[in-house]
Amino acid sequence: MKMSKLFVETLRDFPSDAEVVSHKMLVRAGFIRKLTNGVYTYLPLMWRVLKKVEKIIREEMDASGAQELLMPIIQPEELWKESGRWDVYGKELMRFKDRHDRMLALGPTHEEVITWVAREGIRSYRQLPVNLYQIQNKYRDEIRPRFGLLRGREFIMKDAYSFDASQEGLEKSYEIMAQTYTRIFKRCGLETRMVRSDSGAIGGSLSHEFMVLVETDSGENDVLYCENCDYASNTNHAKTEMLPAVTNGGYTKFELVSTPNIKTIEQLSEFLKIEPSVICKSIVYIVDENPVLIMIRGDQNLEETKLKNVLRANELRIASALEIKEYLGVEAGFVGLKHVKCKVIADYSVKDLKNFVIGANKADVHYIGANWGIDFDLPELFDVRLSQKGEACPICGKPLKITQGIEVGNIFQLGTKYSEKMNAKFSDVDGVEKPFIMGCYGIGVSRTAAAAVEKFHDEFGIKWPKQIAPYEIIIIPVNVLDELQMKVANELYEKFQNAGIEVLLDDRDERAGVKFKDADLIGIPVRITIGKTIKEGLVEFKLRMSGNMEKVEPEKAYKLTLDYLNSDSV
RNA sequence: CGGGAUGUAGCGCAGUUUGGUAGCGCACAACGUUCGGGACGUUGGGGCCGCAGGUUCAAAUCCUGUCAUCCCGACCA
Repeated sequence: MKMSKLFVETLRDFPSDAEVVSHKMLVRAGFIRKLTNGVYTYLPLMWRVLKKVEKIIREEMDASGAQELLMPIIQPEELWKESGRWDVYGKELMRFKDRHDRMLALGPTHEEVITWVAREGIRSYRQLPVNLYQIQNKYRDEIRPRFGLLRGREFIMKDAYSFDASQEGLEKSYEIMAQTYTRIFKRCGLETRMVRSDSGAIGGSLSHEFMVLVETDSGENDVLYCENCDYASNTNHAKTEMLPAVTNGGYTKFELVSTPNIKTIEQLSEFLKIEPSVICKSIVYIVDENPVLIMIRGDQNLEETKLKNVLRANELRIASALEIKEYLGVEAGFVGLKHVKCKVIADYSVKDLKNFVIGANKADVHYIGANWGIDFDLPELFDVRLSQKGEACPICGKPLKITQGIEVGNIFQLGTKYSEKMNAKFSDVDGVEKPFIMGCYGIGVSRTAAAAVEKFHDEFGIKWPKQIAPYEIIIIPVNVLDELQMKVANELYEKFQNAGIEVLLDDRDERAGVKFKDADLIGIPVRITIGKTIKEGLVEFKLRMSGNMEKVEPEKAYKLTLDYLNSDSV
């Protein structure tokens, strides 16, 4: 492709409405253009990248034995009623009416449709296992789309669904997908961590996320990971031991103390001259319209996703001071267990507290010297605590680190959640009809490409991994009016084209600086510059990723390029 | 949905306080000079100043409403 013909416009400035690196870079380098909030046009360069990611996915999915199909984006209400998600999925599901007032939705995911496909098409265990996948646009009406391609309302996703006759079969399918995913991301030039996570709205028992760990502030997930071993977990699912802390308040007597206007743990700890870890913290949440009191140790924080799961809640939010007053009849800041009227649960962190401090359910006073079983009954215990960095790795015991992660893929063991509700069954070997044991497996295609930009860039632009770069090499004749330069450039260009290499020739009559800036910004992995030194028979061979450069003969540059593109390095 | 901010040319911005013919840089077109890290000069094209009302002789500017975008939170995976 000749640069003079390429449909692209690079910008001198970053767009002002972009926040994260990948968004800024992709807009500035002319890869994407926003049509409306969370909805983007993939311009030719971007589309090439996406097609490459898709190609890798297809090759690996096909190799794993999965089969590609394409389901409709438009889905009828009835199917979602069958699964029960029409009411549960919420506003994120984009719904609309057709001219006959029939309700339809744009698919945010395809469990319902694929279950229908299986129900229609699979009769016998002899047809199992089967894994079906598709690559298409998905629609989710996010409350707050942001971060460019990392969180759009319309995005490209590969979703696969496995059907097995048994749990053992599902586990095997799941394992195959886990391995396939690791290979897919590796081929895209991305190292991923397989992270245990919460199953969220999709449901099911076991799930893992594939995370690209990034230093930039662009992941939406906090990931605890171990540098010593493979352990990694989304903080919403981490199970770690707390660091040692003082849990005995040392009080000898259970009594009320005056704590005027002391409302936070920090203030209370300072006022009483005690560690926050001997305070039993009370947090009130409104859970599906009802108040719930959660007790947790003062130095610990609540993890809402865990809370949502243990309460089997659809919706929860922290209660306002007004609501606390209304439901519990006490000022926020002094809530405790005394005569409390709503549902109460506690985090495991409070279990070992002795002679501790707790709110008295009365303004301006707290209890000190409280003990479980004597002064208060220990509420039912759950794990609703947010794990913190520095806590020990559950596998090897080393302190965990925390970083941001971009979730590029996830895999779920769904079990019979959908097949049972939607009556999707097969005849098993014993002649009995049984619901399919299902798994589902997603990859954010557009997000994967954006994650690569988050991971690989510098101040000058994108550094595409060569496997997914829009073009593999760019040839820059410094001066297009120089006959010798152009002759060598054209010869190399044709040679690469004949070898099936995706090559750009910057034949624009621009100054060298402009061409270099554009090449860096767009992020083409290999650059061959043909300038003055061509008189001595030398061109410049430069790698975008490493910045390595050498002056060599054109023939050598050609060979170096092929070697690099065929090598394992990114 | 709560809090904050911003809407002026494709992109980045000034002008709004104090109402008086809409500007700058980049990009685009033409010509000339220049030519290895975003050149320079001259000329030119491009705007319903987000939208709708209102005040006024006169509104980008003041008032009301509305829509959109961005940030923080809530939410979501």
